[in-house]
Order: sequence, then structure tokens, then C-alpha cells
Amino acid sequence: MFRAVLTDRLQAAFTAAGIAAPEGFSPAVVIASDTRYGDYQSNAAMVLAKQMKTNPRALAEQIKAALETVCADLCEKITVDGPGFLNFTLGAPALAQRLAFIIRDAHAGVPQAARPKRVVVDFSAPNIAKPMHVGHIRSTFIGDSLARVARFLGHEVITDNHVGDWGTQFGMIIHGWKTRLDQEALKKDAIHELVRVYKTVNAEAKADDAVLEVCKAELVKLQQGDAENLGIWKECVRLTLEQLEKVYTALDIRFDHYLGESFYNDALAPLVEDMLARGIATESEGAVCVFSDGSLKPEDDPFLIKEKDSWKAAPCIIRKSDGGFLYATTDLATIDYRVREWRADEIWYVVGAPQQLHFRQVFAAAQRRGVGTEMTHIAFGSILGPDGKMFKTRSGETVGLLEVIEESIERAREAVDSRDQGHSAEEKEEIARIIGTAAVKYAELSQNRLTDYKFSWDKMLSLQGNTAPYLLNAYVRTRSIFRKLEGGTVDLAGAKLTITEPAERALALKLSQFAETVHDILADHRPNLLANYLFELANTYHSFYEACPVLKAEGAARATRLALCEGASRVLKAGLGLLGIQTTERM
RNA sequence: GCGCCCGUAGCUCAGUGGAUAGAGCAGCGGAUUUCUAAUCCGCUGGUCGUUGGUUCGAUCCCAACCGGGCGUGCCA
Repeated sequence: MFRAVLTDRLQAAFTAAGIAAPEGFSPAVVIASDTRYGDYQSNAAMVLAKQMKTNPRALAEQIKAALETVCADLCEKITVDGPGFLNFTLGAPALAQRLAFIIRDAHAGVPQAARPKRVVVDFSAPNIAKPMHVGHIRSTFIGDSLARVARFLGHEVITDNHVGDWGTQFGMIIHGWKTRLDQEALKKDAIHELVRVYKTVNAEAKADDAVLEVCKAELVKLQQGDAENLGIWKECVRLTLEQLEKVYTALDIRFDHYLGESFYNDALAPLVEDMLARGIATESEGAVCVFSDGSLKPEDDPFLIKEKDSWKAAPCIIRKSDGGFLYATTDLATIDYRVREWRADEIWYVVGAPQQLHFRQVFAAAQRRGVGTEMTHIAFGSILGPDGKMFKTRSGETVGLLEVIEESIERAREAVDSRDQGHSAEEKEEIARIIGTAAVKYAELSQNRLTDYKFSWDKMLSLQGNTAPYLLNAYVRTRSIFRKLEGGTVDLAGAKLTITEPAERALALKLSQFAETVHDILADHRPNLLANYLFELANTYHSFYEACPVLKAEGAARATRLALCEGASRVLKAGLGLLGIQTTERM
């Protein structure tokens, strides 16, 4: 990765030029904002000149002189432009050398993390007896992608699906199970039937307090360990997980664990007692709460909220006045488990932005209990409906996640059918499945996770533009060349590579930047950086493909172009794989 | 009331201290004796919500305001 190498060289140039950089100053090299300025650029001279109160251009010239010696093997040109930018243009030999490395390296040139960590990724978390809907798209795909990226970089990743299997909804479901369950329907589609039962009872309970009381009684019996209710609950969990497993398989997502909320039931009471005993939590209005301990500035304290001119307590409740436990209690017990049993260095929570305060409180409470593990809330915005309003789980009318995927596959199938590439029926089916699934995943992952976005069938399922099919097509084009090659394969290991054409150069440079990109993803937990990169790579490859015939070329040009195709092929496959997207050899 | 997030081209969205703010879609015009045209090349399109401030330099940082969303003691 040239960015890191150039940064080191810049540091060396400072020393060579006898420039004493102030404490804490580290020069930064970034990919050039515009190709006409070169390949990489640095504003180090301007930043430093400001601190040293000297002329930025003069300082830049001084650094440049040193750089030219230090970077002789990498750069063919280093210039000082504008107010004092240092611009680097890489030499063709350095790019060719890098290309040779990318096509033989198992990680396509991406270095492993300097300090591997054990990371628990908490994502997806659907509820039992409810179908996965579009609202689960963000957590599920972002979480899966981040887990893949972390693994790729050499971290030890544990994925844990913290399913909602212990909510108050079970009072109604159990009552419904006992009185109006349709066994046939349950066999056909368990979740659908459980939802129907829940909705029916819920409507009745709203209209009739007597029904509501019965449901509450069923819930209490469940919580007290009543054998029959426990049996019904277990069956609901089993049936739902069975169906969820099918969805995850279709999405090519797997979890190491499915430790739902109920897994921590026995830990909740002791946890609260412990926190009371240690003075971390106190009783207030009958509930057990965690209040501010005054160790933080009020504006940074998650247990305080401003009201007029004073600060008011915003407690985190861990036990209700009726003795029941909450989300926060379970989360604290879950943290204990992950730290104790898994020795997690980090825990990532891929959960929507509205729960920001909740996590700030839970993390702060855990820290007060002595938890040193780094916990990160990887928040994301909402998916909005076509009207621009919250895409909420309105009673009834939710779009199921599986239906979205199926619709997408159906549209992909139509596109595949209309093109007639001589594929067999099975091939077409497989291609449609891969493209359809990829389209939905890419639509999500190419989005900045923090911003809200509009759910649109047309955009999500479009096979044109900045979409998965565009990227897959680039990959397919790399593969078709190797299929057409006489003998089927070619040994590029010792080939002499010479980069001459602008399109070759642009592609070689872009390929080398895969390393930078993958490295950057985890800095802010943003898979869309990778999606953006892959789109640019596909674009660069398509341009190269139009400009530079591969099989018709001869000698070193042919070997170089084959190497570029091989590099593009590897990086596209690896990159899409990190987004959880499978590739296809033909389409 | 207070807190957090958001406001960028007709639409959907990237970019977040740097050099003339980008892309896709839509619109217009080209390219196919070809390694997959699900492609490429070009054109059109912007007071980066408003007003101030900091800076050599602000879409980005700070303040205020306008508009939208979410959250704010016993749901998850």
C-alpha cells in the first residue's frame, strides 16, 4: 500500500532535511483528490509551516529535495503545487512490482492487522415469533460485512445473534397458542401463524381488559417457570429459529452463536443485587437505577439531562418497580458473559441510531463495574418509506426481508432470460440467485450507514448504474478472458510486467488501493467505503477493458494486461466477498 | 424545553480542513467486423439549508437561526 509507504518516506525526508517536527505532528499522505495532481498528495508542509510560522512553499521545496532521494525507487515525479502541496506521481516500475505482488498474495495485497484482537459482533437480532422485515436489513448486512472485514484482517471474530426471545409479547402468544392455534397453518409457515395468533389476541386484549389480564397471567406463569408455558415458549423459539436459519442460509450469513435474551435470565437477579451491593445502582421510586456518579462533565454524562438551567437525572433502570428486568439488564449480563467466557477485546453493537442513549448508559454502567473491554455502538439511520417517512413496522403491512430477496431474484431472472447467453436453466437460476441477492446487499452497503435512506424497489433492484450487477459484470469480464485463453491458464509468476498505457496505469494504481480501503473500513466501521472503492475499480476496469485488448496483445503487454485482469478479478472477488456478496463466473 | 442525527444537481446519494464539490439515475449526442454493450466516451445540470465567526484556505470546525427525523425514568 503506497499511502503507508509514502507516509514513512515523508517521515524519513523530514529527518533527512533536518526538520524538527513539533511534538505530536505526524505527516499525512492521502490519495490525490484529482489525478492531474498526481497519485498521492500531502499537506504536511502547510500544516507544519503554520505551526513553525514559516513560508509553506519554501518548506515544501525543502522537503521535496529530500523526498526525491528517499523516494527514488517509487516516484517518477514529486512536485510542489498551489499553496504548498506535495504531489507524488508513482513510477511505472513500482506499480508493476505492486501488481505482481497483488496477484500472488493470498490477501490481494492487504496486510494483516498489526494487533489482532478478539471481537464480538452483535448484529441482526430479530425477534422470536416475528418475521424478519426490511428493518433488519441494515443491522444484518452491515454487521455481517464488518465481521467479514475484521476476519479478513486477521482479527478473531465471534458473531452472536442476540435474538429477542423473551419479550412481554409471549403472554399473548401463549394465550393464543392455547386457544386459537391452527396446527395446519403452523406446519406450513410457523412464523406466519404465530404472527396471526399474536395479532388476533392483541386486538382482543385492546378491546377487552379481561383478555389482557389472562395474557398477563400467562406471562407471569412463563416467567415463574410453569412447565406447560415453558414448553410452548421453547417450541416457538425452535420453530422461529428453524425458519430464520433458512433466511440466513439464503443470505449466506452465519452466526457462531444464537445467545438470545433468555440465555441470561438466571444472571439478571444476581447482577442487580451485585450492583446494589457495590453502590453502582440504587433504589428510586421502587425501581433499581444507575445514576450519575459525577465523574464526568455534565454534558458528557449519559445519566444527566439538561432541563432549563439545571441538570436532571436520566437514570438507567435495571429493575422495574414490579421486579421485572429490562433491556439494559440483559445487555449488562451479556457484556459480563462475553468478557468472562470469550475474553472479548472489543464488542461491536450494530444497532439503530435511536438507541444511542441506551448504549451510552449501558457502556458507562459496565465500565463502572470494572469492564475494560472496548464497546462500540455502530449506529445506523432509518430506512424510510417512499413517502420519506419512517418505515415503521406498522401492524400488518411490513415487507418481509425474504420477500425483498425473492422479488430481487425474480427481477434478475427476467434480465438473465432476456439476454440469452446460452446458459442452461440451472445456470440461469444460479446466476439470478446470486445477482438478486447481491443487488439487495449492495444497495444497503453502498449507503453511508448514518444517513437515512429511502427504500425503493426500483433502486434496490435496478440492474443499472452503481449496483451489484455492474460490479459482477466487471468480474465476469475478467473471467471470460481467462476462459478464452489457449490452454485455459497462464503462468504469470515470472512474467515481465511493463505498464505503459494510461488505462493500464490507472488500473494498477486502483488495484493497489484495495489495501488502503480495507484498512480504512474498520476505522469508522463503514462498509460503504469499500462499496465506493469497488465501484470505482469496476469503472476503471471497464475503461481499461475498452481501451486495451488483452488477448490480441503480445509479449510483455499481453502478460501485463493478463496480470491486470487477474488482479482485478482477485480484488473484485475478495472485495465483494467482504460485503457478503458472492460472484458468478458468467452472467 | 433539552440532547443526538440529518439538510449537497430535477431525483437518489458520495465526499467532511485543502487546490476548479463528485457519482448514479433521468435528459441529450456518439462508439459494437470486438476478450460478455448488464459496457465505454462526451455534453447538460449546484448560492453544498440561512447568517455570522475561526483559518493562508470551510460543504467540512464553532455560534445562532430555519426545516426534517429520532430520543428524553420503569418497551426492545
